Amino acid sequence: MPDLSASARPVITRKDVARLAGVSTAVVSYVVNGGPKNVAPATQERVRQAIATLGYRPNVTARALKMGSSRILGMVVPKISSPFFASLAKAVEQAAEEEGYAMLLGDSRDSLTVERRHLSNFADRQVDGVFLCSVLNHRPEVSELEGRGIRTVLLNFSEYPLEVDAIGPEFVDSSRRAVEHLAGHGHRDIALVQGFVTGNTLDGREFGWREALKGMGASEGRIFRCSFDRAGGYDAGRRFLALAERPTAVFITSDEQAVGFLRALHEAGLRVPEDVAVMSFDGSEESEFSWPPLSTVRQPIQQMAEAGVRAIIGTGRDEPPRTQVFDCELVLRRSCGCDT
Amino acid sequence: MPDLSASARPVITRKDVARLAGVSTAVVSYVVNGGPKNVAPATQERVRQAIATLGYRPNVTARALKMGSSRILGMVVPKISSPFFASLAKAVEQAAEEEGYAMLLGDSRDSLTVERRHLSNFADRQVDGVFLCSVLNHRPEVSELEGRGIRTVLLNFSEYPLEVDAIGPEFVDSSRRAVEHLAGHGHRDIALVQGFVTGNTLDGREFGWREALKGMGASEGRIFRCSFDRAGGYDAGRRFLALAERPTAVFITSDEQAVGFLRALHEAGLRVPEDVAVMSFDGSEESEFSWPPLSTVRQPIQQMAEAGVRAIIGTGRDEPPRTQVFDCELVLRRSCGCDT
DNA sequence: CGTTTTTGTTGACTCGAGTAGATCGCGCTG
DNA sequence: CAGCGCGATCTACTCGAGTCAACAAAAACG
Repeated sequence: MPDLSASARPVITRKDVARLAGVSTAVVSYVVNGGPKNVAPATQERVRQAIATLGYRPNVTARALKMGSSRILGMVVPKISSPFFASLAKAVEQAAEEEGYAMLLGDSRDSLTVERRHLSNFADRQVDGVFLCSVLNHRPEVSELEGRGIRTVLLNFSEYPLEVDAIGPEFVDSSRRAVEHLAGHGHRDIALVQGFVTGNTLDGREFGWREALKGMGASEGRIFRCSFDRAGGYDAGRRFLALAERPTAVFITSDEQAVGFLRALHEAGLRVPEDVAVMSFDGSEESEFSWPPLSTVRQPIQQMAEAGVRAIIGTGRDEPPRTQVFDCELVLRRSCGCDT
Repeated sequence: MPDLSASARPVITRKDVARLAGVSTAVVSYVVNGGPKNVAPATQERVRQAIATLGYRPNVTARALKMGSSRILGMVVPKISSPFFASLAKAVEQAAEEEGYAMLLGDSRDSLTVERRHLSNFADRQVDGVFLCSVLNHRPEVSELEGRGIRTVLLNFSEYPLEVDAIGPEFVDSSRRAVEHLAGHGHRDIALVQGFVTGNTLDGREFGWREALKGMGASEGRIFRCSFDRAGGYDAGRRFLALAERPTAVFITSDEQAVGFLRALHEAGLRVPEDVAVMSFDGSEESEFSWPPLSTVRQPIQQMAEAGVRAIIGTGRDEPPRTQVFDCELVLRRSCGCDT
């Protein structure tokens, strides 16, 4: 009648290993970590044996307490179900794992309150660094984190705040090139579908679009503001369709919005790119398989993620923060008029 | 010449609070945790004051070491950039956060090796539970985790392994209903686009499709096997198009694959649902904004996530594992022939 | 052969918090 | 007024691992 065999879980500690190998606990540590003191080869072997037979695994929590480092990175995104942030999270996770770090993910659901909760939560959990993708260009949270000794990297920022580490795509010039490409297909009236940007900052994509229009001597273009998701793009599409005189091309600030926009066009029976040419931003997998395939500005997600991880774990506490900007690539598919 | 003001970070501990409030460290703990012993109201107030003025935050790592619980949940998905898993991760994260847990995310990139690495990594980090979305129905890993005292929940399994906690949609009957719905639109020849399932198990969706065909006295249907992503669906579509005599309707095992399949149909100039009717599985946001909008079987993601969190944190160690199956809902849009 | 240096090992303290067990002081009862 | 009970508080040990000062034994040097 006794025992529940399965639940008997011995929990092997350093002490057990030391006892079995006939050495002190210090030596076990030295062997496991390869330092800071030498251990005679023969002893090392005995300890290794003991570790193997007992199946000892060092307690990461204890190490974290002693060392003051959890080897965990936190990442906060506004919406993980957005394909762009999902890809970014994946890339960050992979880069972090390669360095032996795990990644805590927090979805802030576009809410500043939730974002703050996650950040403070992460700080309490002593993460070694935080990746923050925020709609906001808020300094207060970040400096609070840094004050608590947590290196923070802003990803995908739309402004250039120089007092904190920041990594993002080169918005302005890439967007200008994208719009100029549309112009190259003969379009003169090119609208912008722009996601809401919090704060009174000017989004780089909008700026690039303006620059391109100015460069081609075109008149002021129309702007459709909407939320940064498929529903927003759809909504913008409906407003676009309601126009008496419609622009012949559209530059859209994300693939997700573009997909929604396309749906609206399809519903109305318009053809892309014949009736309306479309170019979007991000370069997610989604853009490749929509109909028609979207021409888009592809962000170098992997490079940005790797640079982010490097900025967090490979940077001394006293190095000044850096802003790193990455060039994007124009991916030309059907929706702009290429490849038909 | 001294100091670098910003990097002076005092690190307040329980001891500092105790000193300032003029009490012992034990009392501080009692106040912070509301127990296990009483503290006189006046003293409580003093301690609270001290906590506030010093800005004390309990060290979660230390607590985790002492309590043997990190209040962290792990989640392993094959691919976070799949909209379905992204939504699932979001729902789990939210449910976990409401209970005061954080979520470590691991992307296994469809690789069993990476999956194992994540699981063992999570185990070392003493997570309190793991959500595992695996293409495989592998027991060994799971029982190893359980052996280390980590409650594990299989999400989105396609078989019924009763020796471990499992949560998933009701695949068979939902799929049968979906296919029957297509039949209701007059289709007799209904193909299946099926993602690769590892192991020699029969996918519930395939089983439901077979059942429906049998029920309507139809002949054997065609099956297109492909990977579980947009590219796979596209590839299946190409093979579908190459057929001399094409089925008039298709049931596809995920929205992602359906999007790729649609692209292939569009490329060939086929109309949906007039030439080919399509019904898919999952119910992600993506399905709503594709063209045409996809009729799909919506999984109750939020309920499943909540049930999963409950299974992990609200379950005693010795309770037997349960398999929980959740009903899905048919979402009828344009692609099947409804709503035109 | 005696002394210095090197090498290997250990005991003991530390990180920050939870909590059992001992202690203190106060009020009530007989 | 002694004795008891009880609530409030403190002391001290614990979780598991990192690492330094101290020490012993062996190697190198004169």
